[in-house]
Order: sequence, then C-alpha cells, then structure tokens
Amino acid sequence: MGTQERKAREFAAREDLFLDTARKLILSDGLLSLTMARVAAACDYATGTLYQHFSSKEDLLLALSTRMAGDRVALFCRAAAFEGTTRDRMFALSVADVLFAKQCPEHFRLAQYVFTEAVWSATSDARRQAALEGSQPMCEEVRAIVRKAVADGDLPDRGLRNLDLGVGPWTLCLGMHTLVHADGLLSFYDVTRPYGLLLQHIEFLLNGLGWKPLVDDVSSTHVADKVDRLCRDVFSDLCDHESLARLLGDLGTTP
Amino acid sequence: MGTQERKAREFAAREDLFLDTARKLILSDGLLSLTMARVAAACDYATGTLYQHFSSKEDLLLALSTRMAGDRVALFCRAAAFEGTTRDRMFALSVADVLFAKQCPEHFRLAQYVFTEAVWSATSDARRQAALEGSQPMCEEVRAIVRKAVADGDLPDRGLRNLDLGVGPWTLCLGMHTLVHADGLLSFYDVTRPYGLLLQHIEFLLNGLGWKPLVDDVSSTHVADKVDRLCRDVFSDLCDHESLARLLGDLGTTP
DNA sequence: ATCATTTTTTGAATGACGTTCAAAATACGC
DNA sequence: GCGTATTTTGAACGTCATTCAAAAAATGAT
Repeated sequence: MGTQERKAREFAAREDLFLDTARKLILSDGLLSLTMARVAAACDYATGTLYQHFSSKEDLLLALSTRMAGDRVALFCRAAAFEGTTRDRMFALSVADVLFAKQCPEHFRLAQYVFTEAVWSATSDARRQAALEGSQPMCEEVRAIVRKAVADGDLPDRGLRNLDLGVGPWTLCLGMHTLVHADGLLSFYDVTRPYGLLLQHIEFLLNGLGWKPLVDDVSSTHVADKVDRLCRDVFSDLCDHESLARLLGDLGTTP
Repeated sequence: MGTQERKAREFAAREDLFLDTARKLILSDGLLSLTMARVAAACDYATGTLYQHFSSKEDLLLALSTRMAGDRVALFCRAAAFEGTTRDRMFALSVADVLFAKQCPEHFRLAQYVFTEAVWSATSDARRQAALEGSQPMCEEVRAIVRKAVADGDLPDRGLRNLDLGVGPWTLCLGMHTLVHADGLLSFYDVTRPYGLLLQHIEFLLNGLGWKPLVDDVSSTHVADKVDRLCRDVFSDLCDHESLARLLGDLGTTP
C-alpha cells in the first residue's frame, strides 16, 4: 500500500508550500495583510483546503513560527558543538541567537505575536505540542553544557538544577529580542547597539555565576573580537564581509 | 470660558470609564471576546462614540496598557526611593516588578500583545508617544541609581553609559515575564518558581557587574529573606500574610 | 426664551475576514 | 467502467471594526 504514504508525502509537501507562501507574503506585505484567502489563492487552492492543514489562521502562524524556529535550533546546535570551554560554548549560544536574529528578523516578530495569549489560545493542541518539542533541543544543549561545566568544577551549582542555571542567559536573550522588536522603544531611550550590550551582559552574568574561566575584560571591543573569532570558526558561512561588518557595526566596536 | 475645561474634564472622565470597563470585560471574558461594540454597550454609549477617543481597537488596548503601566511605574518609584545601598535599590526594582506581576498579571499579557508589531502599528502616534513617555520615569530611576553607584565607586562603568548598565536587569525581568506568560512553556521545561530564579539571576548579574557590596550567598533562601525584608520595609501594603505567603511559595524557600 | 449654528452622538450600513459545509470533482479499489 | 470514499471547492454565513449621514444636544447671540 504505497498509496497512503504517497498521499502523506503529498500532503506534507502541500503544507510546506502553504507555509513557504505565507512566509513570502508576510515578508512582502506584512503580517497585517495576511489573509487565509490570499495564502490559498497564491498557491492556487481554495480557501477551504487550507483548513485541511490548519485549524485556524493562528494555527498556521504557529506552524510557520515553529518551522522557522527549526533554523534557530540548528544554529544553536552548531554553536553548542563548538570546541572550547563550557563557558565559551555558553557564550556562543547567545551569539548564535544574535546571528539568527540578524539572519531572520521576522522570526522573533512572529514568535512574539504567536506566544501572545490571544493567538496561542487559538491554536491546536497538536501544533502547540510540536512548537514546544521543536525547541527542546536548545534546552538540551543548555542542560548538557551546564552539566559538564558543573562536573568539571567550572561552575558552582548552588543547589540549582542545570536548566535553572541556564535560564538567566536565556531570559537575557529573550528580553533583548523583545526590546529590539518593540518599535521605537530603544531609540526613544537612546539605547544603540542592543545586541552588543546583550553580549556584554551575558559575560557579566556568566562572571556573576562564577563560570570559569572568568573574563576580566568585558569591554565592547573585547566582546566584538570574541564574536569576530566565533564567526570565523563556527559561523563562517553566515558572516561574509557584508553581514559581519553590519553585525560588528551594531555590536559597536570602539570608535 | 469654563465651558472648554468642563468639556475636557467630562471627556477625560468618559475615557476613564471606557478604559475601566474594557479592563473589567477583559478580566471577566478574556481579551479575545472584547469587541468595541461590547465596550460601548457596557457604558451605554453608541459604538461610534468610542471612536471619538480611540482611533482603533488597538489604540484602546494601548491606552489601557499605558494606564496600567502607571501603577507599575508607581511601584517602581517606591522601590527606588527605598533607603539602602544603590545595589539594594537596584535589586528592589526587580522585586517591585515581580510584585506588580503578581498584583496585576493581566498587565504583562496585555503589554506583550500590544507591543507586537501587528497591534503596535495600528495605534495612533499620540498614543504611542504617551506609552513611551509613561514609562520614562522607570528609566530615569534606573539611570539615577546607576549614576550614584558609579559616582560612589560601587560600580565600575567600563565605559558604558548609565542606562547601558541598567539594561541587563531590565531585559532579564522582561524576558522572564515573557516566559511566564508563554502558557505551558515553563511547565514543559519543568522550570518551577520562575520569579525566584529571576531574582537569583539578578543577584548573579549584579555581582558580575561588580556592583558592591557583592553578595556572597545567592541561595534561594537568602534571596527569599531579602524579599521578605523588602516586603516589610517598602511594600508592606502589598504583602499581607496571604499574598506574601503565595509570593514566597513561588519564590521557593528551601524545602 | 428663541433660534440659528456648531458640536456631539447615534446606530444602521459597509466591507473585510475567518470559518463552514453542501455540492462537485477526483481518486480509489474492484 | 463503476460504485464508493475522499478531497476540493468557493459561495454563504456570522462576526467585527470602522464609517458617516442623520438626529440630537449644546451653545451663544439676540
């Protein structure tokens, strides 16, 4: 019975088509003007067919967000696999997140919207489950790094569990992404180069956690150099001259 | 010509009525089922009258969020006025935020939604300006505390400006609020007592910034004790037996 | 108090969407 | 081919946000 499998494959392919198209439409016309009818029409299907895949518009958005998150997870895992001290690897996770934000800025915008109660509660259980499970690998990487750091004696656990120690950098990143995407807020408060600051504060936090080897120099230049090195070693495909320059510009090398 | 003033006063009073009513409706029926018609009807006005005050539904939501933020700012300022070291006061700001989250959980839900691009971009310029200006005092408090800490030699500035140093705790809080309100996420990852962890990580971060006097013991009990003391000294009206017990429960005193 | 004029309120009408579902089309197994 | 099961279709429905012409109320000069 290859029929079932073929159908399943075709169904999955069509779902990808819908999601790809939705992404393109959002990119070109914005999230506001995305309608189910437009997505369907752009794929030459009837509106009703969309509902074979997604229980609601919100469900589609969550599916799209989850798929984008896959790329984020991939970057994350590359960062985690980087050879270096546990501290360097933890730092690299944040850099991966910053690079991802540059590479796919629409992801955080969408994710922020989707995790809103009003949207989240209109999604299907299955899709929510998939969203949570999709980002589980990131958590596992964090847990593993913290575990090794504690085992190696580079990080005192203070009675906290692995993820409880990792939750600090996590929320720091998340909070900064949120600020960056709150339009006008950072410029109102004259906070330039937010991601540069984020990475400096990550270093501060890791120092405060007593994560060895401690970093003495947490200046913006030092952080920029570190990022520069990481980009060469781990993210060379993402940091061509152009984007690296842009990233460093935003990080703010000293004038 | 007192007529103009009276009218302005009545207009402002009606706006308050609309916002109060919207808040109650959200509290009882949820954000999803809030409609402009329902808000108007609940106040015995026609739908069109609402649009004399708010250029769109999103505009109303932003206005509501901004008004709620006023209470947050008030708590913040009380925390900042607390007598103690600059470090204690900085810590107190985060406690104020946690208390506010307990006292008014709907605020962060709403704020998260409102700061979403899809909503934010449908609001009026005036309202956006008001929202930004409304939270400015919080920023000023942070700046002032950092300024004094640096001046007193309790905090090395490392070439960073006042707010650049305060942005760490800020994003840490914001990120945790975001995680807390992403329904199911924290329980999925088995992160209990998020706000207890937040305050511990605030201490870690402040230590990492070299903010004197450094705190040796960043255990959950020590943090809980500190919060306990703050509640007695500064937030006694908010921390009756009940709510304090609940708060400490969530913060997680050692078992 | 009266009346012309301005301002405000009203709520039915409009249009845009998300969502549904009966009918039509297609695929499938025999 | 043919009967049946599955899938697709897109018009129809209901809900809302938003508008605006008409009605009502307020104003202020006489």
